[in-house]
Amino acid sequence: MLIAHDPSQNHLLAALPAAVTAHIFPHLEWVPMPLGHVLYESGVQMRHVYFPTTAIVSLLYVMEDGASAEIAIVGNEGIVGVSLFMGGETTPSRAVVQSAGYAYRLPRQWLKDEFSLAGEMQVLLLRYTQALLTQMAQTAVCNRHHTLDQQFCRWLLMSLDRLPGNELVMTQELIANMLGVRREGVTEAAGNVQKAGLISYHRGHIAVLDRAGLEARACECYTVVKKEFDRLLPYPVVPGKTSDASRASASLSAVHSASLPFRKGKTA
Amino acid sequence: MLIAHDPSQNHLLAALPAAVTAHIFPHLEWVPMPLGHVLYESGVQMRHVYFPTTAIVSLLYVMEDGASAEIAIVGNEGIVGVSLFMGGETTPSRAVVQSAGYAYRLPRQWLKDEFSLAGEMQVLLLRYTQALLTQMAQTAVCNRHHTLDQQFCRWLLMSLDRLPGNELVMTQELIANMLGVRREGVTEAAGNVQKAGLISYHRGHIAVLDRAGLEARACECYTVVKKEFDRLLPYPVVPGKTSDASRASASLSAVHSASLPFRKGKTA
DNA sequence: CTGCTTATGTGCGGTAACGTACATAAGTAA
DNA sequence: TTACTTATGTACGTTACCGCACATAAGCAG
Repeated sequence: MLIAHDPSQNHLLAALPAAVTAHIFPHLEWVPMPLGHVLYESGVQMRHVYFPTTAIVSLLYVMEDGASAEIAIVGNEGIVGVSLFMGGETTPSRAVVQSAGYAYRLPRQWLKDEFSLAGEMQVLLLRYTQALLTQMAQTAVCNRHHTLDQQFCRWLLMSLDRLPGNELVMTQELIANMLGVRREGVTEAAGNVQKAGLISYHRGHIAVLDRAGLEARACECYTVVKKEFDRLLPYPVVPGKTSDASRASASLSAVHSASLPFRKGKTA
Repeated sequence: MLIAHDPSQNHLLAALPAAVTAHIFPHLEWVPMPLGHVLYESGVQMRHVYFPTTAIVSLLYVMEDGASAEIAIVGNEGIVGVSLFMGGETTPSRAVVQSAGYAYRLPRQWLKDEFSLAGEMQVLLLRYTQALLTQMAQTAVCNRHHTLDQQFCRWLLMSLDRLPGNELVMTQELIANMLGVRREGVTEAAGNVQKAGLISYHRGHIAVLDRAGLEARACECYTVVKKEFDRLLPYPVVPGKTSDASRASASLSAVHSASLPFRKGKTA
């Protein structure tokens, strides 16, 4: 039954050595993640951490006036609930299922115990957390400087990377909530991208037709985060998946060395 | 000589138990941090981590076209160089001294060794990193939704919290670089805030006249991050410092429980 | 004081996204 | 088919910020 579920569909779980999986896997529970399901609420402690396999989870912050913005995306490359092992127990954000699917969940205490052994699990989780830091930082930058069109493309690519196929079930309304913009803005962006022949859009179903085109249209933020994830969490390339930039994961070191201390090149 | 430098001016160092300080303090080096000094560059590994005492450091991302945006601020409450113990060794951002002062620095390996003992040091550093996560997340949200006026106030307050007095040496040009906006935009925001009588501004010197007024004018982001820092890293209140919200650090749990899953209250 | 550099103030046209108000179309249930 | 809900498209005035081009003013060096 190769089509069945398997913890190693999650990259973090897959990267664990046998010694650790022996402790952990027996306590994993395979759970469905329906669209819109809230895994944790701002300031509320979770009972489990989640390792998504086919689901995608959005971490988002909801403001006092109800406006929201996505902070990060977590899919099969990661874990939902880093605050449990980081020591804070809670965070001021919310985790919502953005794309329905499945995840493995592990009771809080099992995770914390395994983490405190300071072994492979700790190393992996910390490296993932650093990747998450990068993603959040880049989201901040992107929100500051890039157009909705660019952000829309970035968001599509990030979601696509966490899904099996090249299709994505998502209404414009939901995308708008994630990006923290008007629904009409997403309509326009999606229209532009469709006109350019990069996607085909029909009532909540987006099919990506030209992945390279999307990457060209997205801002640098996508690539920066992607490379950093690949660098921090090298994962055996999945055969059937167009994993593009995954191979060039080695040295990113020189990427941004040329630029000046501050904002405008002209300043100097 | 109470005016001399002392590692415990940094809150993280101050919070370490005697057993740890015995290992660490002998290897701390007190260093000046001149304005504009770059502590690390995107993708380049640091030789030391820095514990600021009187200096303030900005973590910022510089884009391909030279535009920049601040991702987080680190002052005497924290440490510069979390990627060293998180396992990635580098990050795609840059650390620049935003306000001149001093810091203690510790060679990379000493930090890593102490971290790997999985003791108090590890706990503290991880909690600080979670606070940093929150700050980055909130920066992303703020960049998305709030006006320049609000962000300017938030930024002032965050800097002020990391400085001894109520004055701050900083040109509008530099603030603009941090916030990732035009210098003229900062001029306008600063003008507004000054007209409102909250600050007094003269050629690179900002004196805060009405702190409460600034907080009222800033967006919620400031308070959210501040409370989360206080929650994660409780610090004995420094006597001579107006530490406002510091006391109410206990339960933030209920802050954002009322709101709806997504962006607009009206949606439901 | 003079001249120079640096910091700040101001004005103006351009634009991306906003808020609002509808119009249409694609599914869904009767 | 019809009625209804949900998703998407379109239009229009408004706003915040941008890019640019200057005008002042404050401090510093001679």
